[in-house]
Amino acid sequence: MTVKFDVVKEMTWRGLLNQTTDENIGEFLSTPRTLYNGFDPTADSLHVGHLVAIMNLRRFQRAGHKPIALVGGATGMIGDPSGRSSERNLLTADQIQYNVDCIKKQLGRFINFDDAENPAILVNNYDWTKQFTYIDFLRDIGKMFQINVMLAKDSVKSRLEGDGGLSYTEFSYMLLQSYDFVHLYKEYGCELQIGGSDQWGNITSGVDLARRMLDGVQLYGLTSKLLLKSDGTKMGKSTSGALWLDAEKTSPYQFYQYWINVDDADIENAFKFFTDLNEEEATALIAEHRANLGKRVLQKQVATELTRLAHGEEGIQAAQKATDIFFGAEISALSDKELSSIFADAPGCEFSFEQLDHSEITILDAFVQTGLAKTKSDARRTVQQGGAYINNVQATDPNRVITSNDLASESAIVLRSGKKRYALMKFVAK
RNA sequence: GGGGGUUUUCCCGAGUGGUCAAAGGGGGCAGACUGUAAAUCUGUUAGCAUCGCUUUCGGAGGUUCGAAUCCUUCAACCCCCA
Repeated sequence: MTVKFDVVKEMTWRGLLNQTTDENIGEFLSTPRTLYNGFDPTADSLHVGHLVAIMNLRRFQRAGHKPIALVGGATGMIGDPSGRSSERNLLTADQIQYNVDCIKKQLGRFINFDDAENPAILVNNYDWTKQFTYIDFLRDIGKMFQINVMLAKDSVKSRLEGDGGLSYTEFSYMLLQSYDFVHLYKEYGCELQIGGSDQWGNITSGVDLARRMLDGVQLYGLTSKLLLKSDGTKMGKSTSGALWLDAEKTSPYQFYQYWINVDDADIENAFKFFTDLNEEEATALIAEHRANLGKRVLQKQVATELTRLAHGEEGIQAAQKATDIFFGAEISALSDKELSSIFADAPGCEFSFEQLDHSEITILDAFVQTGLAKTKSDARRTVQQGGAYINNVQATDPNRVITSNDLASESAIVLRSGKKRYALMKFVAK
């Protein structure tokens, strides 16, 4: 059995490789192996911050390795101190179970759990952790850990030096994660754990535990770079917060737009981190992109590939249709459903059909009531300066009256001020 | 306790009796340009029933045909002398 491509080489040219426990890990990975990456269910959806790890698992699977996605039903109840400056708030068991279920569904879009030849595996560490009693755990696992070694880990050290402190609970997190690795080795022959660079301490800790508990068994660890922007902040935060993979929290359109708008300085990394193209194709595309930054070749590529992965063919089409409309395509003959999804963020205001039928709404009133203009004078100025649009069709007459002919869908009209301030007029029977 | 100063439209800041809805800058909005970027340029920026009317210049009152501008008084802040 051989692998389809060299994952280490692949990750290297993509700039993803951070640290490995063994410099010959490439050799180790020249035959199919089983590996895992953990996800803690701190929310009911994964977000872009998880994407590096997800895409890495995906990459390993494509190469022919067997990925295990571990959802931390147990560790999530404790809270990983790695990469955090303050103690986590504990979630309730119910909340975590719900989160675990949601995350499972999302992972399935990126990693194939149903592949006939090499399906990925999904496990929940709560399943094997719950049976431990406290005494058992201390005797069997705790005994293997030296406090001085644990204290030397960066994740612990930085917390001890900071103001936030570290509870015994979070301090113990490392033991649980280490045991996960041992368990997965015994259960599935999993020999490699991958993760973000902040997971290095937890991963090596697992490697050490396996050596002690399992009579010298050699496991491997590999961490990837975190995706940072040129200003040092994490990628994947929009002004309205995290960029979620759940379409309910972040619409496919918003998701797509986020990638379209990534700075030139950051897009090449994102492109290498998040796309499946091979090195040759990628290099060609990067060259094409650099030759004409204005075309935003890479932004489009990343946006399209990722949106398709996260939201499917339907999602990408909805996102692109919404994009056309947001950037000026005339709006007509849409459904209420489509409109409300495209303009989910736009302010709305209700009017009655009666007002519409009686031609009682002027464009000025409409702009004021939907909040696009502060006052009628403000609205008048906007109209006179050519910045007012009804369904993306410019309206220049301040005395324009809104009629039922303007309906863009069953019961809505889209108003726009300037380039992209939108508002929805929704009509209801009163 | 005595003397002097400041308070202007979203912000800063001009304005000392009519030509002031009030210069200029910032910010906002819109237009052009553009890569859904940045920069730049243009217009606009109290309200309304918009070629006109109404409300604005710390509060209240007064002088005047007419006040942001003068007087009285109150308030807030600042400075100097004790």
